[in-house]
Amino acid sequence: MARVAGVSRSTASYALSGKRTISPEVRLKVAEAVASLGYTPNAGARALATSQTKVIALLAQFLDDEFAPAMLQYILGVTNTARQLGYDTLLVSEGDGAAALQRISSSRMVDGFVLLNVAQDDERLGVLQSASQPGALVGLPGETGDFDIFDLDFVATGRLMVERMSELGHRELILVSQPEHVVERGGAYVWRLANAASERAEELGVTLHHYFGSASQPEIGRDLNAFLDAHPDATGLLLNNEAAAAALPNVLNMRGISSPGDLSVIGRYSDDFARTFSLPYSAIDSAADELGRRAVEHLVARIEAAADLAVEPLIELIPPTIQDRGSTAAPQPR
Amino acid sequence: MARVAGVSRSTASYALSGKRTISPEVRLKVAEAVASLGYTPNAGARALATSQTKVIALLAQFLDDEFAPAMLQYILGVTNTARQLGYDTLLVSEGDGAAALQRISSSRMVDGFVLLNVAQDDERLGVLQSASQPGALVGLPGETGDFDIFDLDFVATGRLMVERMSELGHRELILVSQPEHVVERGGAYVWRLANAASERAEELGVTLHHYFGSASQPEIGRDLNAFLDAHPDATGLLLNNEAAAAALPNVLNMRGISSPGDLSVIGRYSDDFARTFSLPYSAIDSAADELGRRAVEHLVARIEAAADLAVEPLIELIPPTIQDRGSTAAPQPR
DNA sequence: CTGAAAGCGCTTACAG
DNA sequence: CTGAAAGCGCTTACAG
Repeated sequence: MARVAGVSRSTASYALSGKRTISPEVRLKVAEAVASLGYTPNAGARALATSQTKVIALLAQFLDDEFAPAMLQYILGVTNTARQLGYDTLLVSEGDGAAALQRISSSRMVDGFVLLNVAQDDERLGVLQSASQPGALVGLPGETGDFDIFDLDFVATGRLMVERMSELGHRELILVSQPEHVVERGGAYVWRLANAASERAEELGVTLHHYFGSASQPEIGRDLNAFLDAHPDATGLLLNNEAAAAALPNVLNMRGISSPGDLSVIGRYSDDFARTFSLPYSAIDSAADELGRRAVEHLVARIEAAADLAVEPLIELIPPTIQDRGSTAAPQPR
Repeated sequence: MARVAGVSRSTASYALSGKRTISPEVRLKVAEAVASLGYTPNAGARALATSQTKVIALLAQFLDDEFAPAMLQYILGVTNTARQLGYDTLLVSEGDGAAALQRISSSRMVDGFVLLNVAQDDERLGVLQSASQPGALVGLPGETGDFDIFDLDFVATGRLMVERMSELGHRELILVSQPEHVVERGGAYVWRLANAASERAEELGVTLHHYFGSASQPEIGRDLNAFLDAHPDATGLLLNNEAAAAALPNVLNMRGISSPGDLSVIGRYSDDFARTFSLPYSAIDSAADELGRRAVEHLVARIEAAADLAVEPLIELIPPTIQDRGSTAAPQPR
């Protein structure tokens, strides 16, 4: 390219980067050469020379009972934001996330990592700690270390669900969580929400029955019926379980009851999920795309920060907000 | 690393690649040094020296009315297969796919491309044609050129749906396709299926009513009711529209009819989709993960093929198979 | 069986 | 304002 433009390789490089002043004529000649050749710098060579790849890795974990569309929201939040900031995204879906992180880090394929679905005791964190590239976590682990962490505030979410029901006059609630094995494999958010809800209920003098529900149909439909049968006086239903939310319309239909007349409902799932299933329930948005976006923004800031001004570790728990779809009301007098 | 092992850089490199015979002692020393340092070759340097990145790009298109879970199936099929073959995957979700393809190709970030959701007249194909890396298409375009193409055989799918119904004795069918604007933006598979179904119906003396349905709830529910109202004598329903399949259980419920007793149903959607929505209808699997897998396998074969033995362009249309879920039967005498 | 050297295509101090 | 040169970390003919 430099030859075509009739200048030296260094001048051409500077003309492209703008890192030193270039005479108008040279600038024009370089621009013409670039245009005529369709020239783009070789990414590998640039990476080698600058130690910057302009790529980030997205470490996704595809768990069998995870709800796929939610995953896609995260992925899109990450790739789109990364691209806006000048980065491409390497999508890593290997089962062994720790090994993949090690491999990609030490081969210096990327400038940073976004870890999705971080568990209570996530084996990837040890590897990330000793990696030479920074990382941002989506999901709050037990040990926060010096990591940048982004998650929905599940404690505030549990409290908010109960408070909203209590304000409306409900005194007996049912909370349906994800299956217990989600907790076992490190999904601590399930407990964080459930514990916060229980505590807040106690403070407010509200009875709260907590259950783990199945993660798929038709089991979760049977579960919901069983829970409702067990507590005929409960007037409010809280759902921290996407399959339960998807199954509920049919269950209510079958039982011949309606929301919010007979039962007030608050869920916790993404707006996108609600749209896909046409769910008519008020819900706290899980904010997947926003979490993905914030994680990338902060990761890139850290990547590009001058080494001398250290960026403080950041834990950002997004406050819950209820998207009102009209599924809550005061309990009906019986 | 070579210094730690006490050998030359070239010997170390050969010891790792195995491209020439190495004495056992040296091999051991190198292995030890690699292990102790956690050494992995620098990807950028290797790419520069070999002109191979061991990365493929996945060009996804996220269309607003596309069903997200299907997308994820493709993505997983691609990333998992690529990894098995020794490649990482760059996920590209930019709106302007042609520009992204141009940028990534000319910067030589990847060894090849997988294009998802290829449309009838896809603007990315011109760029791919003149790219220096090979590509594999998922989705059959109008001009096949010299590309490697993978898709479900939608012509055979349309014929099979009609044949199955005809064999059972149905004489009047309704086909609900994706919305018309899907066709307009290049989703030719909609027409390929519909035309093949119509032709086959004519051959077999079966009446087929073809409609475009909405892509989301609750509109598609209203659409289905309207179609069923318009043709009270139709005994079979063919669905090439995922939203319609998801909405159908409720629609049938409301109308007080059941499948296959009152209405035989055959859909076209992925097994994963069926599981997510607990759909009880027999359907032709759209085989997203298999298409992703086949595309990557062939792409890698082409990447790694010696330049002298040219690989023939391949168009692979996967034959449809009906996953029987018991939603078809002989029509009831009225 | 092993080593010294060239080269991949960039960027960036170093000179002028 | 511009050019000649070194160097990023590998791989691979070329010698021995």
